[in-house]
Amino acid sequence: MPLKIITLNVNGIRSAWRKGLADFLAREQADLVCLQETRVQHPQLTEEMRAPHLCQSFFHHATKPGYSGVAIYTRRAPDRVVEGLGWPDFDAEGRWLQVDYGKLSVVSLYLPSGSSSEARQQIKFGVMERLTPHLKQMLADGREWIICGDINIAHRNIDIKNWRGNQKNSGFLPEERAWLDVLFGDIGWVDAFRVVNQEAEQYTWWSNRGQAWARNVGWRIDYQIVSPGLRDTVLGARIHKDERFSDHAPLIMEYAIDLP
Amino acid sequence: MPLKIITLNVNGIRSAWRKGLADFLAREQADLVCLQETRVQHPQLTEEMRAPHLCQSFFHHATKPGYSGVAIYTRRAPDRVVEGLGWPDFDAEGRWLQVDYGKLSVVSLYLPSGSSSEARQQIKFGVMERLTPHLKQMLADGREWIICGDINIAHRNIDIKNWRGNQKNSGFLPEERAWLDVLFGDIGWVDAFRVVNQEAEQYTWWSNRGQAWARNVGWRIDYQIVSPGLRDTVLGARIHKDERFSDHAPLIMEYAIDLP
DNA sequence: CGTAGTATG
DNA sequence: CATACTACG
Repeated sequence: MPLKIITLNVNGIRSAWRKGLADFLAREQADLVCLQETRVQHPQLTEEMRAPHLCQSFFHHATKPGYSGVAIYTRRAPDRVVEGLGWPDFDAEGRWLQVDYGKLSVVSLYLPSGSSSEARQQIKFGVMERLTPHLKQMLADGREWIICGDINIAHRNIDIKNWRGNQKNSGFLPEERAWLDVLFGDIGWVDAFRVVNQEAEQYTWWSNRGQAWARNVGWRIDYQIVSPGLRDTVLGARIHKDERFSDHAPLIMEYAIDLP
Repeated sequence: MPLKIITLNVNGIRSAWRKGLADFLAREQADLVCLQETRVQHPQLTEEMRAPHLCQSFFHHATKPGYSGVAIYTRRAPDRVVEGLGWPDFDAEGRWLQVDYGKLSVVSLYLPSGSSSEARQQIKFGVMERLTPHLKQMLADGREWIICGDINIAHRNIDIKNWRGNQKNSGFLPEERAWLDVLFGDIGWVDAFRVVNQEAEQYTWWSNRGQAWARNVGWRIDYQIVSPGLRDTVLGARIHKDERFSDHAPLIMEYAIDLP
């Protein structure tokens, strides 16, 4: 049985729920579902959001109501759950949630967006900078990792519709792309989607403005990033565009991994 | 040709426009249309809102964006337009707009609601108190008046569905009803609607909560209040419930009056 | 409940 | 442009 993992930025779990996310999850029967931008706090969750078709859910919300937040649905109870990275500013925005199964860890990560202001772009750069040594260390710890999430960076020209026109826009800045170059290069993390799919126009996000979705003017900014030891376990990847639950599309991947 | 005047609390003119108010106004061809709670400021008005089927429009908006505000559409250009009563606090909320035609004045008035807090109820009482001598003076000035507006008070038991249960609620408080008793009694103003209609269940407002509209659980809180000299000019009154432009219904009245 | 403003993406 | 919070009614 392959291990099936879905990642999706829901842009408000309550909104996504209204658009049929529950049915989609029930249909897909994934082992793990990593959500970003849940924009909800515990008391606002319905019973079904707390425990849909899956056995268990974990939510890590931001201090600010209606802002950011990540979650993980699991069919198998994990050995351990980690909320945040121990960085007060980052953790107050609810951007990291980790579940451990034996020596495998699965993370739901929501990297800050830099598009709303220069100040937020600097915060994004700051998180990237702090993540680099952390991501190096993670690979040295002898664990296997699957980091799911909205990274808010398209890596290469192939990962965005208008690469030329977006080189000065947050999410496709040279510094941001270089950071992914290092992550997927020297440091050794693996962009799992690209292990099995090298096609163009494999987008996971479309702006709400204009006709971006209709015209498929998109960006691939949602990833499943795995430790090198898992490279050969990647069985398949699929972006679910039949329904729209948010401005992002679910990225569904399967791995030849048995949970311990 | 009778003089046709419509008054309506639009609860956001932009919202009412989306619901077809423009078509309704074009169909009715009223001489004057008095709107309350326009919740808009000048730059946000579309060209059509500034000059629909009628020749001219006048808007008096609140200082606070998206809050309160009154307007008048006219087919005939008035001799004079008066914004506010010269009371800084009241005028900053955009609640009084007056157009003069010879010795006739038509007013669009939006009395404060007291339902949101005790503080707002006190402000409502304060406006009522200051209006009393002013309304007396107006009748002594030798002009004729038609005051159109959302008074936010149901006068008698006949003017509200659940009079028993609402005696402690803002809009049907004994002090508020007594104020209208005095206005329509000793002072001598005329509730023009009641000149031609004595029926029950003639409501102009229904709460958005629950099934108030469906169950006709309403209040008559929108009035055309005329000076005694116009009592005998009232030809007819009609509440337009075929369409819904807001939580209020348009009150359409006709008078045997020729504009000078 | 519903309209609007504001912050954020 | 879309989600959510808040103010106000």
